[in-house]
Amino acid sequence: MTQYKKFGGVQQIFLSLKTMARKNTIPPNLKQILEKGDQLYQPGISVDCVIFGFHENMLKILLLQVKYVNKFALPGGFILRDEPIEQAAYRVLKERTGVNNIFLQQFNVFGNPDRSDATVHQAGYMEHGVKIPKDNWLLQRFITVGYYALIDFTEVKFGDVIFEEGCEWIDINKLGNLMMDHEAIILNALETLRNQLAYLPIGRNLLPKKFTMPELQKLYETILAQKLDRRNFQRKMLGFGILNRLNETKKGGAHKAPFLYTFHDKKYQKALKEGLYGSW
Amino acid sequence: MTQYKKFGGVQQIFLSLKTMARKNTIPPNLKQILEKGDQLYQPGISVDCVIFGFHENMLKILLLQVKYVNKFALPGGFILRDEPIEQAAYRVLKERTGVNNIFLQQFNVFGNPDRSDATVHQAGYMEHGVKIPKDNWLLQRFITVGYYALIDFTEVKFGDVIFEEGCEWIDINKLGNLMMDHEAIILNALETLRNQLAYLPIGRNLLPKKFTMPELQKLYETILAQKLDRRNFQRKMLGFGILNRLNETKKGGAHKAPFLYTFHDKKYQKALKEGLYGSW
DNA sequence: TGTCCAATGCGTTACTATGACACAATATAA
DNA sequence: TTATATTGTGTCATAGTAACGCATTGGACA
Repeated sequence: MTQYKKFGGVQQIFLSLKTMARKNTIPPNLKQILEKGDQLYQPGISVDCVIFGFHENMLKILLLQVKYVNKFALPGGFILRDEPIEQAAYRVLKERTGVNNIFLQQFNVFGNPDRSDATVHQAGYMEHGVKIPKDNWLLQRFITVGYYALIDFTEVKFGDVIFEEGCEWIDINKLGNLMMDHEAIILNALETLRNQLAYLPIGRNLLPKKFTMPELQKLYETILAQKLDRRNFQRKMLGFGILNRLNETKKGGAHKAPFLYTFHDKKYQKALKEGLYGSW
Repeated sequence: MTQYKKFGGVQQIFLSLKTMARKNTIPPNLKQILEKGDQLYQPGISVDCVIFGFHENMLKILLLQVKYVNKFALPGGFILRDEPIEQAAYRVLKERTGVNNIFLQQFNVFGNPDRSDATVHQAGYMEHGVKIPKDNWLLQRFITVGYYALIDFTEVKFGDVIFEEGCEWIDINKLGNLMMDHEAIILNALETLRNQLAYLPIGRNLLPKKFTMPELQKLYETILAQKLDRRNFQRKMLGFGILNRLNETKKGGAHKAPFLYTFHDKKYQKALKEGLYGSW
């Protein structure tokens, strides 16, 4: 896999802003983006990632807190001139979560002319007393490619440098004030996730290696916002033939210890490609 | 709906080329695109439309013949600076088919750096003895948003001005040599269509207002590349409750006259939104 | 240590959807 | 008029699904 020079993206600007706010200087990074960004990046296009995680029976999304406008934003970034779009999305994911090999799926493009909000960038730069020139590339219309990612909550290390600023897991049911059209993007991602859940073995990417059947069921119930019958759920899941039951149980809960399961890697990969039904 | 100035797109270039080839002049249109295109259009982004039609039991795609490279291309175009992406796709469809209100669905973005092929444009302009400057916007990397459209074959009038050049219905099984990554785009569209077929009432858009059950079945069989049981198919389709059986039969066939059906508009719209199954 | 309890593992039943096939009806061609 | 291929309607066995019963078990509590 090609390694691309890390230069950042729109969120890196936010991060930098917060870092630099302490020092009260204009970060060279920011200046560079302003002046040379249009040479480095594919103009007018960005990627935004809706990163799903599952923790304490809640479906959560990784969001950035943009303090100077008091809003949340999706982690995203620009696309380098010679970089595949998906690669850019992976780069953003790596930057934000420290995790490689994330399940990533493009789901939609958002490109209405009124989605671009110049005031966001302008406000950010104004914090440093810099006014972005009117014809600067940052202020033009931007079209963004939406990716959703599924990630094992437990693998994300909050101690990472990347996380020192602004990144937060936000409950899908408690989304606050979001920048631009990011709420619509999230809802679209959620809808896509719900649809894919029916025929893709999604649990694998959102749960730890070992997990129990009740945990898997809670995940499904949370995504679908719907109660499912315990016994029918188990029968269906086992019927797919992609789970291994281990000779271990998860003790510590207040009641009968449930078995631990893992995904059967080979069959899981096959199911990913072919789907779980495939009738017709 | 806002009306956007018709200025054309990448395919309009091809059309123009053929028109002008006879006259042996550089069309002002071409010159304008070369010189002012980057002001009129969103740079580096285009739309491409995979337009499906159904005729004589064959699933066909509307393609443009690009003679000077002896290849076929998807109808596509650029996106005006203040134009929604979907609007641009509708504009292309209207230009090519003369039909409004087409079923249109975004399905993927294609953006690998190596998909852009500068030689295509270069060759086109060279036919007129014009060499595109190296830094011209036409030669940069392009990312394209793929839309697929479903259209009633019988509504497309081949007499239209738009059709006077290069547009052809090509059987999905007899695709010839295609430009750039257009074959991959088509295959991706076809795959999407197959998936959506299972839960969207797609027949409506590919068939005339009145149609017979065998016709609907042939459509499904063609898209799925698979034989279906006649009786089970009918039961399932009627079970969806989105069809009206008329008190007419279609005579003229050599055998028993089949009933004619129409889609039940209200229920069809509902099914479009909610899908045909919706379990889970 | 023993009892209680809530969650889990496994199973049953009724119902619906699906695949495979039989037979009668009919519009045209001969 | 007859032959024929196609259509309309129905049946049956099976698989999948929804709803629910019951025994088991790990930890809490007395």
